Amino acid sequence: MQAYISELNDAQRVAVVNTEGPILVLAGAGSGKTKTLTYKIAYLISKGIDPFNILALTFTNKAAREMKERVELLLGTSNAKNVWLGTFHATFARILRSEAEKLGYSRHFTIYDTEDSKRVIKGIVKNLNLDDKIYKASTVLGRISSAKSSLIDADDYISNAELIENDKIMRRPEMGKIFKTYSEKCFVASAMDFDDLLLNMNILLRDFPEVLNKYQRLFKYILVDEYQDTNYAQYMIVKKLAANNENITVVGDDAQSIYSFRGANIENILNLKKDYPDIKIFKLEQNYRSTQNIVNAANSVIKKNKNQFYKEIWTENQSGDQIDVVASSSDGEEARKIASKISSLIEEEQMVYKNFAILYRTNAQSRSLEEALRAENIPYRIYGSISFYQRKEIKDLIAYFRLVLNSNDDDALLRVINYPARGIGKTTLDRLIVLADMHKVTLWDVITNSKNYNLESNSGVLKKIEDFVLMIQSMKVLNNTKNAFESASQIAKDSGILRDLFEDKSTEGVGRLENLEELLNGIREFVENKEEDEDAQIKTLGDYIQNISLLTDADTDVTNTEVVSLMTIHAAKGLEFPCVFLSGVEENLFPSLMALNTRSELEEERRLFYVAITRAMKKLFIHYAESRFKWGNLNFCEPSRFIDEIDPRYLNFVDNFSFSKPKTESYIPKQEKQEKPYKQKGECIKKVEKTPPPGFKKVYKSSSPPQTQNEKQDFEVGMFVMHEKFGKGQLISLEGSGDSHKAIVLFEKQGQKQLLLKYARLKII
DNA sequence: CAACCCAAGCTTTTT
DNA sequence: GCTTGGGTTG
Repeated sequence: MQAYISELNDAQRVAVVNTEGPILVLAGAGSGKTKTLTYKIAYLISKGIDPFNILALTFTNKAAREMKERVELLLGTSNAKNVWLGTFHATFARILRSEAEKLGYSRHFTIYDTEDSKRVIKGIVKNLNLDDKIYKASTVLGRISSAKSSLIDADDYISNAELIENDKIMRRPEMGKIFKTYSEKCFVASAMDFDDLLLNMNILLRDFPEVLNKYQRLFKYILVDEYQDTNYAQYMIVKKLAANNENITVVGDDAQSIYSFRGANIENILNLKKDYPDIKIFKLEQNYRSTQNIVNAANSVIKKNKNQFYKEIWTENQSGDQIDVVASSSDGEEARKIASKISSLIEEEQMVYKNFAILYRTNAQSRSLEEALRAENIPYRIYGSISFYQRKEIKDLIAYFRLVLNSNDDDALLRVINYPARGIGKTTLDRLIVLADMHKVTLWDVITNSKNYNLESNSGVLKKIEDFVLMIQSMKVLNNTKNAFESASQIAKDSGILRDLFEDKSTEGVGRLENLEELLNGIREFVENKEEDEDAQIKTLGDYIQNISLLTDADTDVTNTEVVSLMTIHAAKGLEFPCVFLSGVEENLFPSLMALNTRSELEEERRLFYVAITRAMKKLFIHYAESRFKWGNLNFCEPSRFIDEIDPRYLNFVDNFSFSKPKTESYIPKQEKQEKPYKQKGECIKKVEKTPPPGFKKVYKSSSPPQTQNEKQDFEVGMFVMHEKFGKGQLISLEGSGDSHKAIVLFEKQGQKQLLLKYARLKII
């Protein structure tokens, strides 16, 4: 043990060996935050603390898994397994399952993910005859979610004059009613959404003192990672659990707080001082990850934020290369530049694919990057976006599992009652929903007692419903005796999903079938692994399903695969890569257009930028493009203010345009070149004033004549032209002028197309 | 009731 | 650009 304690620096070591009492570790990016936490867990165990008495909470599954692995590595496997180490949601789901009856839920309660919740809300809005444009599912869920994150349940909500008033002002007077109905529906269905896991955990600890007492005694030592990302509900749970022993270590970095949009509250760090007046605070300021250039650049950016704790991150690493700031004319070109840079770095500097990450602000940006990587034959993997478990076919099969385990799960029932198609259509479903609503029961209640509820449908439909009920019931019987894999494959077969997908011979259909097979394989593995465990008893479908909603892509991935990583910056938090590309560092994209309203929103974007920079160990490339497709339309962009905020000492502006010399230069007066795009795209006008360093401005303006400005070329009817996508064609006619200057072209392969010259990039041949 | 077609909306970030 | 959902047709 002592041997690895010596691997820690002074600040880290003090934080580790101070096991008793409250401790706050303010840890800068790359300062060994996770290392400190994992060593502390290992240290506690080596001192004889029972792993069962240690609770370690993380924010993501990825972090939880990584910590578990590292603790195991330090101690040798067996001991670490029993530490209560997991995400907030997964850990509390586990506790809630064992205490479920106290709150009136089934032990097999379903966990709704965001999509499930939205479906339920949509149904409610429709049922209440409300306008789904005003009551958009995402808006409503957002409102409900932030209420619950502040421990305001539906009843609190409807009796809170201020909230109701606010909804009236926002022209959403029925919000409270939807909230209430949603809560009732979830409860009757024995389902909890993500926020319920935290809310109900709070209720459990609030209303059942003996339960609170039990867990207070159990968790003698509590450790929390990424504390700056906790919301009020999470903060309260931790506070209650720690109240007795006060052996709590929280690690966080206010500069990396990027989830306030989800209710995360930096104030929780401040509150700690109030809750534990004698809390010990340690700062980890030495960065072990990045070069001096990168660390200094990051410091120079974060300094612009007003709201922060003072920290000065420094490093003993070498100064390293400057950060390249690279301009491109379009998103496509940007992607190609990144791809070819990766290829050349691999060739020239003996780097490997997994050294690279491409980070972006929004998932939608991955498309052009993917295309370029494929063209360059670079293997890559996209993290996040649609996780495996969120694909339709997977969710369909899982909905059958859910229904078998918890037949009150209306959402699951609606999802599968007519998939695959079995002749139970919309009319019938509407009737069922009305009946269930009227009697305040679940759909399952209605279809299993259709006579009692006077379900009036023709006998054919009734027979079909009966068949469906019989099928589910036989699946339930099956599930009582078989293991998860046997049940799952039987359900996949009996439900008809396998047949349905098998008959779909399209590429997507085959892919879907493969996904299902992958899911079944995963379940088989789950069963087989569980059998090796000491508690070789159950391994049922119920065991498998219980946390499925909490899983994301990160959990299915294979570590250390030889590929380039693509992900959002949010998803990259906590990770590091030798070489990082930031894509789309443009105004209105990063910072996001949605985050320009208040100072605090902008500061959060800046912290996000800080997180992005500090992911890089050796090399960092900041890319921006002058035009980018958004919703299928070309938009003009300008470099992000964040680039200006980096001390230019650490930057190297790259002017490496690969496209042809600006032959249009002589045609277009400078003035027009600049103004044109901004005037017609209302989006860019909003821009806040800023003054880029002189050299900078020059680089990106003079070097990149927008390719798209080809209306000044002398097109004539009859000419042969070349189009990037459609190939060769002949100009049939020209009409309009200026922005609406259109050409009709007959392409050799694609036939006749109408194109806006402004965007079409036609070349005369 | 199912299959097909078209329009609308979407893109901030995640457990 | 793509997906989703609604509407229409068979």
